[in-house]
Amino acid sequence: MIKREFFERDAEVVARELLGKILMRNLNGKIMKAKIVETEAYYNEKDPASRACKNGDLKETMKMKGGNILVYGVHANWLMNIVTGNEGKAEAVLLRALEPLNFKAKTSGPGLLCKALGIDKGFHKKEIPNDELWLEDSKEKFEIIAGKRIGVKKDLSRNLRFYIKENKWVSRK
DNA sequence: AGGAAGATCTACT
DNA sequence: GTAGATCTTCCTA
Repeated sequence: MIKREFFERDAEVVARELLGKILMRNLNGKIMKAKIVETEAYYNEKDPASRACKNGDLKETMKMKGGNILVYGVHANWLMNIVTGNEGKAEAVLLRALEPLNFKAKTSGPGLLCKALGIDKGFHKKEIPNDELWLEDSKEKFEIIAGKRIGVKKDLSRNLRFYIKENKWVSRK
């Protein structure tokens, strides 16, 4: 089981290391397992993307200590993030795509994976790990590709999207 | 109270 | 490839 302290580091580092990890979800007594195959890093300071850099609850949540779950609602979808860095840092990592291991569902997109795992606003501001959601380590080796973030209107000139090479569940090539 | 924007998805061509 | 639906949150009056 991955401890909360795992997330108390730079968002980009956490985003890279999250790839290949196994996301565990206890949904009504059934354990769902899914491998993380795509992530994006978000920085509040100087990050023009999204309303997370504006005032409000999202900004406050991103400033919390690493390991808190942040659920962002947009376009009729819930997107799941995990806050990274120490308290006051305002960073987070978005989970963009998973590979289902012991169930069948579409998880090749940030909105889809939340729907598949039953993630909604109820997880907002919860710590990970918790009773219903946690992460397990993996020894698998693979190649990581870095690229520009998807769907963002004003992106930074940095590669903050990471995904596993040649994985069919990645949301976009 | 109302409006607009937004890190999306689906369906159709 | 593009258009349209969809809904939460934040901003303004």
